[in-house]
Parts: sequence; C-alpha cells; structure tokens
Amino acid sequence: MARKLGTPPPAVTVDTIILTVGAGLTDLRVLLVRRGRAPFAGRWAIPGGFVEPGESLEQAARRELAEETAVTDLAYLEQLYTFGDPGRDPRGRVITVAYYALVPAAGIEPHAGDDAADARWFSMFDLPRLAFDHGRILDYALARLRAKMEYTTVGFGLLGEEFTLSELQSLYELILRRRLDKRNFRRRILAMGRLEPTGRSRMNGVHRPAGLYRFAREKGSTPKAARKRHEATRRK
Amino acid sequence: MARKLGTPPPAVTVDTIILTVGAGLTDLRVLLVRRGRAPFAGRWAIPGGFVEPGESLEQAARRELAEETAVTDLAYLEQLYTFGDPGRDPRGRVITVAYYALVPAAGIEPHAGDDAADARWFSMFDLPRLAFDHGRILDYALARLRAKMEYTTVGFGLLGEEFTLSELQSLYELILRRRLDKRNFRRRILAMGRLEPTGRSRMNGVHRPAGLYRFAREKGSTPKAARKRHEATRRK
DNA sequence: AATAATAGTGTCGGCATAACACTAATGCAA
DNA sequence: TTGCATTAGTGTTATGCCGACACTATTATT
Repeated sequence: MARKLGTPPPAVTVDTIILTVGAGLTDLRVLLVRRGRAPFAGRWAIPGGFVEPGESLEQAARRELAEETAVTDLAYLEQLYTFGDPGRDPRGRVITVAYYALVPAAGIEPHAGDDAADARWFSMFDLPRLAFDHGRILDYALARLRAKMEYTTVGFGLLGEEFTLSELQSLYELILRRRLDKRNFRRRILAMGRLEPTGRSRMNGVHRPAGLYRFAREKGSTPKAARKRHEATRRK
Repeated sequence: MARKLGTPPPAVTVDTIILTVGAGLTDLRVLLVRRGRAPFAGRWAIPGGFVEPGESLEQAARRELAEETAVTDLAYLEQLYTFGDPGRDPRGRVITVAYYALVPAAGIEPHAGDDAADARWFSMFDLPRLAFDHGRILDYALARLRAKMEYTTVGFGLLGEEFTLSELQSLYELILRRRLDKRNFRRRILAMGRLEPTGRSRMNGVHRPAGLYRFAREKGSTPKAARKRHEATRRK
C-alpha cells in the first residue's frame, strides 16, 4: 500500500449528471455548466468537484446537486462508472467518479455555481460539444438509464407526486425513443405493483379526464397480488 | 476545478478481485493476499495497488492480476464499483476502484507479491475475516457475477478451452448456489448461440463419454439461427 | 347533436420457461 | 455375457409474458 515517492497522486472528482424532463414531457434534459477557464474554456461540462475530506462519494454527488440546483427532492441517485484514462484531462491525472441523478420535473431552476460561468439545461438528444470526455460519459448514462427503465421503476420519480398513466408512457417513450403500445404498457406497468390510484383525476384539455396514480414506496406486494388487487378494484 | 489548498488529496487504488474455480468444479475461489503491515496486519485482503502515471484504470487492474498470478489468459475483466467512504482506511482517505476478473481453472498458481507476505486462494463461500471493507466488496462482486450469469455468457470463460455441458452446468450451480434442471439448462445455454461442439468427447469416469464444446467468440449468429443449426446437426 | 381529442379496455398467438422421466453409452464385476 | 452403476443426452406439456391489434367512454365546444 506504500505509495512511491515522486509520482504526484491523481486528482479525484465526483461528477453528477443531473437529469430531468422538460415541461409537457417533451424532452429529457441534462444540466450542464459552462467552463470559464482553460482547458475547454467556453465548452459545456457535467457539474462536478472534488471530494471533501469528511464526505462519502455519494454525499459529494448530493452536494454537487444542491450546489447546482435548488433541488427539493431527489428521485434517484446512483453511481454510474469511474473514468480514469490518462490524458482525459490535459492538466494531469484526474479520475472521475460519475453519478447520475433523476429529479422530478417540478420547476427545478439551475443557479450558477461558484466556479461555473453559467449553467443551463440541454436536451440529451441535442447536446453541444462537451469538455473532456463528458460526451462519452453522457452516452454511458443514457444507456444505463434506458437499460434500468426496462426492468425497474427508476423512471417513476422523474414525474411529480401524482401523474397519469399517459404521462408515464410519454416519459418512457421519450427516454427509450420508441413508441409503446398503450394497452401493453399499462398492463406491464401496473403488474409491477408499485403504482396505486389516488382516486383523483385530472383534465389536461377538453377531453376525458385521466385517473391519477402515485408511486407506492412500500414493496410489500408481489406483482401477481398487485394485479389481482387491481383487477378486483376495477371490477367493483 | 481548482482544488482547495490545505486538504490532502485522496489516495486512489485499484483493487482486483481474481476469481477462478477449484479443480473438479467444487468451489468458486478468490485470490487474497495477507497483509504484512498495519493496519489489519495479518488479515487477508483483495490484491490492489496504486495507479501508475501512464496507465488506465483497467490497465492497472491487469497489471495487478499479472503481479499476483501467472495468469496466461484472462477470461473477463470488468469494473465493479468505486468505494470511497471516509474511514474505510484508518490511515486516511483512500478511494478504491474495484475490478473483478475471471480466470480459467487451468492451474493458476498465485505467487506472493512484493508487499504481500503471502497469497492464496479462498472459497468465496468460506471467507476469513478481511481487511478494510473488503468483505463488503466481495459480496458486491458475487452479486454482480450472479446477476450477469443469468443473461450473459460471462461464466463461460471460467472453464478451459473445451468443456462438457455437464461441467458448465456444475459451474452455474456452484456460483448461483441452486440446482438447475439439466434439460432446461442445455436448451437455454445452446439457444444463446455461443457454444459450438468440437466433435470430440471426453470420458470422466466409467461412464458414457460427454461431448465437448467450445465458446464461439464470433457473435454472428442469432440465438434462433443457432438453435436451428443445432437441431439440424443433431438430426443428421 | 355532432365533433374533436384523449382515456381506457380485452383477446389471441407466439415464445420463453419450468416441471417432469426415460434411454444411451461406457467399464467393471460377477 | 450379463447385469450393474454411473453419467450423458433427449421431448412434451402447461403456464406466463409479451406483442399486435380496434373500439368505446368521457369531456367541452360548436
């Protein structure tokens, strides 16, 4: 474990990819900061910073998140991957532990951090040229998110407290970039047993109102039991 | 990106979990080194070391592997997770990027590294008390390996060049720790389309000899096509 | 009353999976 | 040579999941 003398230790940063959805579920957006200094001055980058002495890597990611946005509640946070190729930062050896965070759509406004000249949302599907290897990191994050959407409930937290099944479907279609069948989607998503109807409904236009659902945090019920329950409720 | 003065940078190590199978497919084994120095002197630990200036994280993991074992061919190497809780190393802030490696069973002998008093194989299911948070890291590695065995071909490389389907099944049962149905296993595994019969067979005892298979690296064929091909071959 | 727009529902066919039992091949012993 | 012990190797059936597919329900406006 003894470190050789004469070789400077690598720097370690934690970068946090902050994702949310645009109003009207039209876009998946990522928060980027404009670099004020060389290298890559003027380019956009994933917000990040050094790990403080007393904090864990995840705490560092949360702190970044709080520094960049006035985020009230965080839907999801997960370590993505650690990038450490030599040469990814021209200044020297920098190893970056990347996290990705999902925050609900409800009016998150970015505020410029201390050392970032500017901060704003970009579409994940229309990105500017990024600093360092951050383009590759975003690709990796999107791939991970898509994979997890297929078999977990990660995506649910991107919406607010209450949402309609149509909204949830739009979200999935937006991120997966493909159309989903309405009936199959509803069947599959309800079979997960993590969604419960609030009883209330919402009208979005001059149409039939849509029932509202809530994400059920208790994981007490199996999918099968949940479906049974759902069917029973429906037939009542 | 400017680093505050006065806070020493964290140290970064790469730890490599080296897994193999015991002779006779009786055990999943991990290579551990005995620590000669405090802290945790005398305890066993995952081999690891610092990242050298010019090398990537993965190259560091490969170097570790070469230093600890006379490994000829490496079946699989993947970044596992980065552990960086403060306090995981009593000497100060150490962030560890963990990799796990799978090496074929064929007579890999550990040789004691420079700063390790001793090195030997342990059963993953009967581990000694480990240094640092290494017990937790091994748990995490086993969980990842199990998950990936379910839907990828990771495990194939743990066997030698040629192997029987019974051996492969034993390997799966060993790692997943549950019995599998022979017919279902063979159907599923062949449907992956990555296994081809070598035409040769091997006798293990006083029994019917078993056909040998080889891992087909070309990923040219779809599972369905592979199954068709298999069936056609069989019926000939 | 008709219209426009979205919400909400059921069936059927194909495919993957799990459960399940017998025959085939080999060397050895009687 | 026959039987035995042991492992290799094979097919069918029932069930559940998933994809494809079209019509009715509800609302406000005209």
